[in-house]
Amino acid sequence: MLDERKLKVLYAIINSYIISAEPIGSRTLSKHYDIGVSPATIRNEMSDLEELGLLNKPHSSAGRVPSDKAYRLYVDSLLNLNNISIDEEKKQKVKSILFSESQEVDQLLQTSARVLSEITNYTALVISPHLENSRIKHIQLLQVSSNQILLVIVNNSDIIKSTIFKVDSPTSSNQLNTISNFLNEKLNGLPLNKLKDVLNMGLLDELYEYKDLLNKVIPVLNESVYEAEDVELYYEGVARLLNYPEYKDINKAKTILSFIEDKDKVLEILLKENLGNEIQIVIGEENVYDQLKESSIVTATYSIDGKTIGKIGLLGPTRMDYYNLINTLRLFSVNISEILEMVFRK
Amino acid sequence: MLDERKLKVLYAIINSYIISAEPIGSRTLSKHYDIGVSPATIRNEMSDLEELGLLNKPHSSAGRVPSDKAYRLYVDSLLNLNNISIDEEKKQKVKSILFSESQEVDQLLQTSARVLSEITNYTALVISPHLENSRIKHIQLLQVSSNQILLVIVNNSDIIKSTIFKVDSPTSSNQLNTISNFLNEKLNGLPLNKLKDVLNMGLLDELYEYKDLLNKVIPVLNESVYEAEDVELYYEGVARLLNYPEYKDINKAKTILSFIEDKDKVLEILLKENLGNEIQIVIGEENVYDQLKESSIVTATYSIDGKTIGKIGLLGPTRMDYYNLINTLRLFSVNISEILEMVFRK
DNA sequence: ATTAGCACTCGAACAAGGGGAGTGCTAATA
DNA sequence: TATTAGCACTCCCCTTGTTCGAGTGCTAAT
Repeated sequence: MLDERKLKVLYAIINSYIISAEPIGSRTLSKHYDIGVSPATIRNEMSDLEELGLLNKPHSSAGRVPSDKAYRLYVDSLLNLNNISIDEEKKQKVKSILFSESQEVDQLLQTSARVLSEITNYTALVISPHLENSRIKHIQLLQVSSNQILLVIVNNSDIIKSTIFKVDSPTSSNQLNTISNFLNEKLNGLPLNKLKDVLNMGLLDELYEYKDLLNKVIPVLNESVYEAEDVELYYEGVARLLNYPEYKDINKAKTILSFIEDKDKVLEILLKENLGNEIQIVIGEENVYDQLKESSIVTATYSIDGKTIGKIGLLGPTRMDYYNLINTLRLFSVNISEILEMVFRK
Repeated sequence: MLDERKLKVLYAIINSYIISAEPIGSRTLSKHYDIGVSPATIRNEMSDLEELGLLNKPHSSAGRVPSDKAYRLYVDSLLNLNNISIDEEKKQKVKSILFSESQEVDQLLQTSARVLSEITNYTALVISPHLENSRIKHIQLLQVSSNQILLVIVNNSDIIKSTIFKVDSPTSSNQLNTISNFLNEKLNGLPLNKLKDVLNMGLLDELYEYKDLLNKVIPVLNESVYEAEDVELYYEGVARLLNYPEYKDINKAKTILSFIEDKDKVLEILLKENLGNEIQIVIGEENVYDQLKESSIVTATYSIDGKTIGKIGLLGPTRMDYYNLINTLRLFSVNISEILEMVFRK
């Protein structure tokens, strides 16, 4: 269907357009790209490519512009190239930057977003780990003052949730320990998403002498489930989009920026399954949301123990620099995963 | 210096310009505002006001536009009006919204920013409490697993900091309690900002049998100081700025949006002392940073026990709707303070 | 199959001109 | 003496017309 020369022409147009954002004509093409045939021949090829839906004309006497379908063809071939050879030197460079600014998980992700955006010049999107299968590892109640108790819950990723709550009557530390032990016995190893069921099924009845206190603890436990499921979104470099002529129209800029500010929608996109692909690319019209029909999103996963727990991504115009992007995202994906495993699983 | 009629003309121009963003001429002014004199007279007054530096002309045959100095005059008179009569009904309405979505402090602030921006149509900026004078209230070490220990620090605002760290040799819970008690004894009531000094002054020596463990604990304590001082910045409604003609030029939009993304600079502005004023307004050229010379920032404080601990603010073009803004910010200031006191000081 | 040649198309960029909202000045008015 | 009507003038904005050039598609020659 597409012979080598057609591909050559198509890729030349794509590469040119990614750089310049200008429609490109047959003459310019033959001058700057080594196609080996005359402009007239290129024109014929272009005409064929247009018929195939791979090129568009802004108007009848303008040059050609790649269609979303063309980008799809292009990125699929890039992804199939399987050039997973990560530049060790670059990798260490990025790693040391991320490492040096990351005392905590959220800082690591924030920094990643910032650096990713700086390097690529696109808007970076990062979500925090969602630990669907995290399990309760330790529960402890502590006396803080005469009528205040601290509840600490640790899960198997060592993410800690703690809350203080008031009690009406003072409780001895022995009592607290008894309850703590009881809770640990009952709940240790329990997946967080099962916690609600267990709580609903009359865990209370067994330790009815501490009923009042347990009644205080249970809402807090419930809440902690909720928060563990709560995924954070970090984004950086939103203003960078305004560098691209695609968003020079203020209404287009407003559309895309408003969309990015809608965290729920962005999260929805980033939480969608990657279907086993390390890198996922959604181009222009392929996007579900209308506001993104003229933009692309490239995402990569990061993981702990080989299990995907979060994503990083870049948002920009459909003519994104996919080639470099894919490599950069791979770099960050690997680095984030490694740092997470190394540092935060103590 | 400024007789009543001049003020009338000036305020009419300001009000008109705040709504329309268009220069206003003498004829339109006399038609739509009840000045009571002819356009010719208004022209004379305008000419005087221009000489006083209160009005500007975009070009010789255009209407007049208020200067920064005029806005300053205007907002100062607004602030002196002292119409601190807060609409109880509105207040409760906002309060119930904020309340319903705020399980945690950071959520409260995030929601506040969002709602504030929605109501006003400007970009909202909010910083988290900076608890300079927060004191250590409780410290506890806990066994999590055979070689992992959890350190919990509670301050007098009940903000909890907890970290897990590894130890080489298992430690008994008795030992941990001994150290916990020791640390509590030494550090209880200590202001966080004094902690570093105390740590540097050989706290170690007294309990040398646990030296190894203490050496692990101290960096964590140190870090906790750092984090307690770490102020978070939340912003919402950045894209809303693009609605204003002031930012319809893509370069101006880029300038202001890039600035907002620079959290350090924004924090610096928000952390500046309010000098006893509940509401602080910085107009156009009054701003330190060049990127803000065509914008204004209005901030209000929020507090616990009458002590200012954070700020909320709004950013927009110099012709902001100061009158409504001041009242809305007061509303949020009071509500945030009340919710903080009510809910989070358990 | 490829290419040179050519007529044609369309947008971008620039210039010219009319319309309109505004100004400042002067002289008349209360 | 303060106010106002009248008027000439200014300058931006918008529309219209024109040119210029990069690009196309078609046809005929190689």
